[in-house]
Amino acid sequence: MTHQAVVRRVTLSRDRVLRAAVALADKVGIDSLSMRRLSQDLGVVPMALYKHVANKEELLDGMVDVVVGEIDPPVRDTDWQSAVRLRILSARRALLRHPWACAVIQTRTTPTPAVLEYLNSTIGMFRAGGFSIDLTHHVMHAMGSRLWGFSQELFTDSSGGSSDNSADGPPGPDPEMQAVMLREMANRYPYIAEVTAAVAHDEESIVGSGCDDQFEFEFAVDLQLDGFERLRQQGWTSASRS
Amino acid sequence: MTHQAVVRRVTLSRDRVLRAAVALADKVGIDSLSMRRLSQDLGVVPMALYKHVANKEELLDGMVDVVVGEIDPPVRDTDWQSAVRLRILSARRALLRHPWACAVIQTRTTPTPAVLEYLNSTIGMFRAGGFSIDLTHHVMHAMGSRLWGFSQELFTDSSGGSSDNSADGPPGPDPEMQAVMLREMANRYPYIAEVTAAVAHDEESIVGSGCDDQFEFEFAVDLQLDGFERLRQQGWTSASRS
DNA sequence: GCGAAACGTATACGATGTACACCTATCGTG
DNA sequence: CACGATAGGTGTACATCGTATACGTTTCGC
Repeated sequence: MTHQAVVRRVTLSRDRVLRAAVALADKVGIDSLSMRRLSQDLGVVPMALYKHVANKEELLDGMVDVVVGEIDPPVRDTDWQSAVRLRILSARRALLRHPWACAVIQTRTTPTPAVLEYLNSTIGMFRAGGFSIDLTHHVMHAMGSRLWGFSQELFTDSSGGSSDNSADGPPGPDPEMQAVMLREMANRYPYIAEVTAAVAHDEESIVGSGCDDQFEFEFAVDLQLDGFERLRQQGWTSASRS
Repeated sequence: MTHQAVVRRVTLSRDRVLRAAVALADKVGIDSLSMRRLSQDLGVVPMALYKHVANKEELLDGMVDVVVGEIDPPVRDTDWQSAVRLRILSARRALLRHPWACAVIQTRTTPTPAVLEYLNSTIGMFRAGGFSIDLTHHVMHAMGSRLWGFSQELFTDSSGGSSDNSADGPPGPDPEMQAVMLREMANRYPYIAEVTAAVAHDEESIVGSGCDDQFEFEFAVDLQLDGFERLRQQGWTSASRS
């Protein structure tokens, strides 16, 4: 039945399309991921993709599913706090492997089954840890994007903005000028300057990224988990609104 | 000097463009905001806009600035906790007025001066409240998107996904079928079902939005603020990493 | 009153998502 | 074994988008 096997091109499949899309986004960034470019990567005409995904939205949904699929399943036989912690850190690792995924997840409107599965099992970890349904509900909300392995970093970029955008194009930004702007910025935003100065020991970036992202993330997660544990021990209930 | 005043069309300005863009996005949604559509709203040819904003990115930056400008300045003469709380709730109100703003903020790469101003004064509130620079730094990270008045809601939409997307188009989704799917979903995602059941007392939505968003938001903010206060009182330092 | 800037216009290009019609290989069934 | 259905790939075409470039036209300081 494979008498044409040598000549026959490998056929597409939803799975192959999705994996290729993830790989391509990893390589060239999410903004450069177009249906056309993807089809080209697969050696196929653009419209061929539409036999496997309804449209680009569904493609993105599928890509998220691939990433979510990389998150480790819950570990068993531990306290809820370590279990949740491990899970979230695993989610974070998955998202660090696919830097575009945060942005894409944030644009999704309808959760896919894989996402529901992830949420469901995460909720289950709180429930198994003795959280009431009520508290679990609010706790899930409170975790927010941390559940996805990121915390909506405020900046990823360095190079703070000058007040007016006088044209400094491709030519390297005059270093002396830059020093002046930095000083001016320190005047205008003294508190920011204070923090960044404290952070920039052996770093050169102006703002952000001069700190250990992983540490920041774990700091936030642990602080929240501690808060949750305190509420649980107190038998907190949403009826007791302050 | 205004002898032609009656005939002369109102001239554009960066400010008018920005405000029109905000209004348009409020009305038709951010996805339908194109340079062409905006120019049409302003009774002008598309390219006219480019005399006031360099490109669409800068337009979006400007729109964020407008929204940020609506956030109340810090209140004085209170404890840091209420002050920060009020500020963040004010930010939240601004973002609820412009539902597109969360999404846009998350896509910005470079902070504008207005944004820096906002961050700076918020940092200042922690500093004035007795937080060390070090702790302030981590606390800002931990607040994450909450600083912006939102917590990355997991769903805004109802209508959970079925496993396979059999074609149900515009015609109303068969109510009996829907009930079956709901039951099936409760099987597959028991924990989600549990939480949503507890929440859906007098609501009909399948998942999410059956709860008081404002309450959830304040719950998360207050929990974090309490955690911060505890760290502050303990004289926490990032040197003491667990 | 004149030259220069600031502002609006006209036209055009390349890229994108995707509707629609068409071809073709594969396979279950008579 | 033939054949028609069906799944999968192709080709063409269109609307829409952001924006480069070149051109008019108002406005204002000197």
